[in-house]
Amino acid sequence: MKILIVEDEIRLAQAVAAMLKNHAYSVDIETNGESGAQKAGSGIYDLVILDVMLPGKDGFEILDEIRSLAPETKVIMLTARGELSDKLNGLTGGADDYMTKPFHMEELLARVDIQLKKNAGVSQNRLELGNTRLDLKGGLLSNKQSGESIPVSGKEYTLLEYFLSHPSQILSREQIYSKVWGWDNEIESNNLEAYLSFLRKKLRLIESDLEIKSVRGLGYRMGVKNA
Amino acid sequence: MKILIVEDEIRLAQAVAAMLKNHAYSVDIETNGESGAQKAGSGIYDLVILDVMLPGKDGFEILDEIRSLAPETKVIMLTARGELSDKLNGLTGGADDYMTKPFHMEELLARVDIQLKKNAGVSQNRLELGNTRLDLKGGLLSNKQSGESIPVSGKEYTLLEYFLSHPSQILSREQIYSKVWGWDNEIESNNLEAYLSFLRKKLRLIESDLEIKSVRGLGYRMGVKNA
DNA sequence: AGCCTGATTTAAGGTCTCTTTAAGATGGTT
DNA sequence: AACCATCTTAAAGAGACCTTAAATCAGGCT
Repeated sequence: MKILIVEDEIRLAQAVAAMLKNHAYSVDIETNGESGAQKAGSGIYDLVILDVMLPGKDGFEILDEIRSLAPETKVIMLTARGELSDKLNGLTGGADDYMTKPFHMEELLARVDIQLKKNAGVSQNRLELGNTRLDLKGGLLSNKQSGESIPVSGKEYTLLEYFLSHPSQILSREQIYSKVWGWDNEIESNNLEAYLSFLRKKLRLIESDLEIKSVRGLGYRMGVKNA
Repeated sequence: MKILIVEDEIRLAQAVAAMLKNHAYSVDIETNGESGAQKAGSGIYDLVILDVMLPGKDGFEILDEIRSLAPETKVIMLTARGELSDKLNGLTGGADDYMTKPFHMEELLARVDIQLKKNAGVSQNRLELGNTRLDLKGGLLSNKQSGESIPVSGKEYTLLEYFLSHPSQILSREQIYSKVWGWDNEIESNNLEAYLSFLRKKLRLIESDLEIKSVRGLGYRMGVKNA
């Protein structure tokens, strides 16, 4: 995961960079608005930590550029304490988060992790929904209440992972084929259906409260029963 | 937009609620973990503001339940200052944001706006009218107050989508046929009427306050009852 | 290599849901 | 009352989808 820090206080920037590098992020630093804007808008960063007060261009201008050029890039803004109330409106218009200086490193790390979904619902090594858990390491599907579990094969696993990370959403056959099998399915084959059948059987076996519903003509949706 | 506050300090909860109501949010309060968990997991709230220290169930347990049962719901956690460093791991494991107490109201508001605006921006994926919502990604029709929902089929969905994007307007049979069935209906058939009947039944089932009224000779109009 | 085991794909028939049709009920209008 | 538009419900038809078993494939082991 690549992070860009745009901050003119060099020592602060370096301290932050060091801390993030310790947590396996790849970090670049820019110390002025012009060059910062250019890099920030390039789209190669997953997240930009952006100071508001900068020589050259201020943080809000850069934020606008990021939003128009690379809308997927997450942005955390940094403001000095006094600026807070004035800037709230601006901040809510586009930034994903912000912090007031001074701050604790741990808190910044936590917020970075949140934005990059490092530990989010897709928490370390497992996906959960309803009473059901998929262990990413062991390839085990289990009922976290009763403890029952059952192994899943490679394809089953990939399929489950895709469903569990898009809960309650309809996923089309095309999406599923391209994600799980890696090809656009023009060939006729019912092997998606066969796998869904295997999965449903396994979910039944561990008494999961999840179900995979077909939505005729559109695709499939996984969700908690009766919900 | 509906927000739930789960917080045992009643005065704080009420102050936050008042502030949010001033900004056009609809707000409920729960003061203990048990009842809070139940409401939070129902899926009818867009966002839950969740204290960590609670009588009954603690905030982390509730967070887990929300992530299992209603993964779309955003969560902002509240922690007392001292708890912070110990709990960061847990906090980042699923929450969308967090704040340490005490905090400024403006800052909480800003964070709420960020969560919900992002939600609205990223997803044009629902249509709402009255107390009723059509979830475009999930293909579900639901009552956003009670949380009841019911799946709709392809044609029903297309029809609903057309009505909901033209609220309170009279739509002629010809318009509807050409939009939903894709042909100019010269053939006689009552299948539009049949579908309207299906839809009315489903609206009744979820206790929607919408109705589809026929305007003799002209077409149909969907709107909120008694309005 | 050849065998074995489990994973994946193919194949076939059965099941279920959506959609349409049809017929009778309801209700407004002249 | 008679007519016409609209509503509801039931049931048939078509096609999508499900399940199961058997065939094929791939990797590990002797």
